[in-house]
Amino acid sequence: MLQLQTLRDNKDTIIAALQKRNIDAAPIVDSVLLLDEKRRSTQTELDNTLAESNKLSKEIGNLYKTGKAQEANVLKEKTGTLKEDSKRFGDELNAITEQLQQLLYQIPNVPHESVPAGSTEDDNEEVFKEGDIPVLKEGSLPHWELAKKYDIIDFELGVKIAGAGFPVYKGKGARLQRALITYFLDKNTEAGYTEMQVPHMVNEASGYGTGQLPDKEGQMYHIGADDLYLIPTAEVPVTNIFRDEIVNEQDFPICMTAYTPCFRREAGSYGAHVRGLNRLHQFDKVEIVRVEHPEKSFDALDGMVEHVKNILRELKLPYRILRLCGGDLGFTAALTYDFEVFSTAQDRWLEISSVSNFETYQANRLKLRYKDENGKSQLAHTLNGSALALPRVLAGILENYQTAEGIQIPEVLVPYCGFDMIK
RNA sequence: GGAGAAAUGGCAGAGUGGUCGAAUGCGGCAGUCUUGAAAACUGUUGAGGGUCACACCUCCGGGGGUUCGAAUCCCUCUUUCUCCGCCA
Repeated sequence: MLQLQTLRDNKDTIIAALQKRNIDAAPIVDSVLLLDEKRRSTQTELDNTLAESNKLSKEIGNLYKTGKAQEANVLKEKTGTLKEDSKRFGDELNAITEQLQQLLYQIPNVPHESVPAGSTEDDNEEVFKEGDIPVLKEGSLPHWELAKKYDIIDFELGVKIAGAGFPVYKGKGARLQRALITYFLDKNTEAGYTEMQVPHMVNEASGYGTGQLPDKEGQMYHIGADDLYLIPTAEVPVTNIFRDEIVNEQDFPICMTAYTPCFRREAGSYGAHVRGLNRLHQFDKVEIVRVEHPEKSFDALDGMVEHVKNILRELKLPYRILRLCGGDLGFTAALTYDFEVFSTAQDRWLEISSVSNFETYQANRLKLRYKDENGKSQLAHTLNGSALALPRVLAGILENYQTAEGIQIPEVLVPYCGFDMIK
């Protein structure tokens, strides 16, 4: 959520920047500013009314104490209209505040200056590319075929138990999953991220805190009986650790990592590109989350990008990094780098990580602040990234590491797997 | 699931109708002392709105109510603790 003060001070710049997202924010920003003014004037009226009745109440109290009940009763009568007024102003204020809040929820984050203009993923800017794309021999298979051939992932079994998009990993497939999770967590903790285990369901307040609500309401599984949401990413519970918190400036950087399953309804996204592991309702992901000083957050973002690069180098997977264009940028992000691995047998790039800086957008919703050197509360910056999302990494490994003899296990994973080949 | 108790500032903990944004202790910060540190002493120390700055307003788990006036009384929800039951 954008800060009102910033919106007041930089209205035109913000509207101009939001054009990169291909939206004309002018009308909504105008309504916000108008409502804000109304809010403040109503607040003042309410405050004045309350101040007066506070004063009267004190007088009445003093009169009673000095035994002047008669005079007190006279004053009491005057409080009637004040009460009505304050009730009226109060209700009005609540309504305006609610309205204002709803409008603010609808304005996405302001893209960083480096975000390229554009409307679709085709306009994303490739900023880095590394690793050799293996040339596969005749008869090489996409991962869903490999999964079947070596009996390591059973998609049909998942359909039977839950539905499409809930694969069952078997034997060495399951072990490889676990190996990847442990390997990622080890890499992250080595880099200074503290490992966390967090709830896989969150309440409504958490959903609002990180911005999944109300924007992506339909993308999360909702448990009606208890009003909880299955997490679409560990970002939600991990970042919400710091909801309503004021941290010390010297606590920065706050670095956390967590493995969780992720649940996404993926409503409406069916088609040729969702085969196999490409798009699932439940998948595993190891996430890194940072809370940062505003001046350091973009350095931190670069650091996170380097960190993910290192992991992909170790796995020896060909990948590229994209800077998302305005049209593809997530609602809450100011700047996002997507990592994609090349899936050789499918001959396409698969997104495996998304690293973002949210600046104060989430922090404002979360009320995540820090004390600056003058002792004043300031909003912190939040960032997160996948390090990494499992299924597509797995798809990349299966396809790129396939040989006539079987699937080779990347060297760094062998100690975690206990085998070096899936035959 | 049943019965009871409780929810106050970073923490502990007082406060049962007005002078309470809230005693006291610990912690934090600043200072005195000290070569430095510790101890001791002194001062300071919640959040938000509002204002050029003051004033002023709101917040004692959430919501509603009683009252001229509520941390304090009533209703309700949530959470925590204790006991019983069930159970990984």
